Amino acid sequence: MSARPTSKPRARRQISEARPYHHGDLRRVLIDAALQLASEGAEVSVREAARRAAVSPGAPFRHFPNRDALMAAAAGEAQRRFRTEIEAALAEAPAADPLLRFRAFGLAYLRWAMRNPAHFEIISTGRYFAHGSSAELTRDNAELIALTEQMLADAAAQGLLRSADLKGIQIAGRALVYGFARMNLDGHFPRWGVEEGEIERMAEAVIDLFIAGIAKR
Amino acid sequence: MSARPTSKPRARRQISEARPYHHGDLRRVLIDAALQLASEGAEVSVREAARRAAVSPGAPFRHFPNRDALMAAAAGEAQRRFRTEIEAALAEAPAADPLLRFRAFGLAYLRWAMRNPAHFEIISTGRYFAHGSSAELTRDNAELIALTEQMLADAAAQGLLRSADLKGIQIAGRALVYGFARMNLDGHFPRWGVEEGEIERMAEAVIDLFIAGIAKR
DNA sequence: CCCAAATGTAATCAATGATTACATAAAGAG
DNA sequence: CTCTTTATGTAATCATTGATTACATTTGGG
Repeated sequence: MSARPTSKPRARRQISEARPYHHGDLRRVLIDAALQLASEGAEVSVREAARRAAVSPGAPFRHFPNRDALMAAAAGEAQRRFRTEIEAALAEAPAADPLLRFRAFGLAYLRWAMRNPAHFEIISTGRYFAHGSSAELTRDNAELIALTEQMLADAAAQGLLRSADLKGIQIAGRALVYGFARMNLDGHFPRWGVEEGEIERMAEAVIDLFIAGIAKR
Repeated sequence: MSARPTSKPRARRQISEARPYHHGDLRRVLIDAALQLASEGAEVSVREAARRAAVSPGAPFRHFPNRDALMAAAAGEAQRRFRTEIEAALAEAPAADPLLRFRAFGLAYLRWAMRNPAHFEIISTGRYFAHGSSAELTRDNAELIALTEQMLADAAAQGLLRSADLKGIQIAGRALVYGFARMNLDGHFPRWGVEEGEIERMAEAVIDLFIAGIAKR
C-alpha cells in the first residue's frame, strides 16, 4: 500500500518539458493542496486544488471519485498528524499518573487544534464528507477515545476520581475540548486571537479546572 | 391583460390571483424557507429558497444583498427562538439559587440545540455569514453570556463555588455545552441518535457533573 | 391622475462538481 | 525491442449555483 515500486525513470521526457504529461504523485499533491487551502481559510474546491497542482480540472477525478473522497483523504492525513502529536505528548507524560496523562492528552489536543484550526475542522465537522465514509478515520478516532477511557478507568481504579460515572466524565471531557476547539475556529473568541499565547493559556486553565472538578480531594 | 385588479385593497392583494406579481412578505418567507431547508439537512441555496417561495431566482436579491445576508437573517430568527426558550426556562427556575439557574440555563441550551440542530448550527458556525456582520446577533449573544456571568458572580458571592476563577469556569461551561451540542450535530454521537431521550439524559448528566465539579462541597 | 420607488422577472455570467471521449505515458508479455 | 494493456491526464461539455443587469409591474404619495 505505502511503498510504491519506485521505478527508474526510463523515459526522461519530462525533464525537457516544463510540465510532463504525467504528474509525479498527483494524489498526494492534491491532498496537500486541499489541506493548504483549508489552512488558508479558503473554500476547498476540487478545481482550485487542481489549479495548484497545475493540472486539468478533471484530473483529480482520476484519483478521487468525488469531492468528498478528496476531503476524506485530506481529513485522514490531518488526523494522522493530529494523532502523531497526541502520542508524542503522551510519550513524555508520566506513565504512572492517569490524571496527568489525561491532562497531557487534553493539552496536546487543544494545542494542535489551536494551531491547525482548519485541519481540525476538516477532521471534525462531517461537512466535507460523511463521517462514516472513512473507516480508517473512524477506527483511528475510536482508538484515541479508547485511550482516554483507559486513563479514566485507571484513575478510577486508583481512587483518584470523585464520581463513578466514567462514561459521563468521558463525554464531558470530550465535549469540553471539542467545544473549546470549535469555539476557537467558529470565531467565538473574538479578541483573544490577537495575542497568541493567551488562548493556549486559557485552554490550559480550562483543562486544569476540569481535572480538578473530577478529581477526588 | 383585460381586467385590472380591484381598486385599492391595501393589504389584500394576493387573494384573487393564484400568484400575484408581488409576493406578500417575501423576505419572511425566504427566511422561513432557509430555516426549513436547514432543518431538513439540505444545503441552503438561495435558489432553492426562491423555488420554495415560488419566485424567480433573482427575487431574493431584492431583499438580501447576498446569500450571507439571507443566512444571517435566518440566524437572527433562529437566535430569537433560542433566546425565547432560554428565558422561558429561566423564568421557571428558582430565583434564589444561582447554580440551579445556571443548570436550568444549560439544560435549556442543550435541549434546544438537540431538538433544532440545524438552527443551532446556523447560529453558531460562522460558516454561513461572518459572525460580526449581524450586530443584533452579536449583541443578543453577548447578553446571554452576561446572564451566565451574573449567575456565576452571584454563586461566588454566596460562597457556592470551589474556585475563584470565574472567567475560567464561564469559558469551560460555554465550551462544555457548545461542544456537546456540536458533537451532536457533527455526528459524534453515532448510536445515540436512535433513541431520542437517551441523548438528552446524557446532556443532563454532563451538566450535573460540571456543576458538581465547580460547586463547593 | 401620475410618477417614483419598491419589488418581481428574464437573461445572462462566471465558478464549480461531475461526466465523457480522447490522448499519452508507463508497465508487462512475447 | 515491440506491442498491448492499463493508468493517468486533457478537452469539451453539462447542470447547478451565486450574482448582476435590463426590463416589467405594482403600489402609494404628491
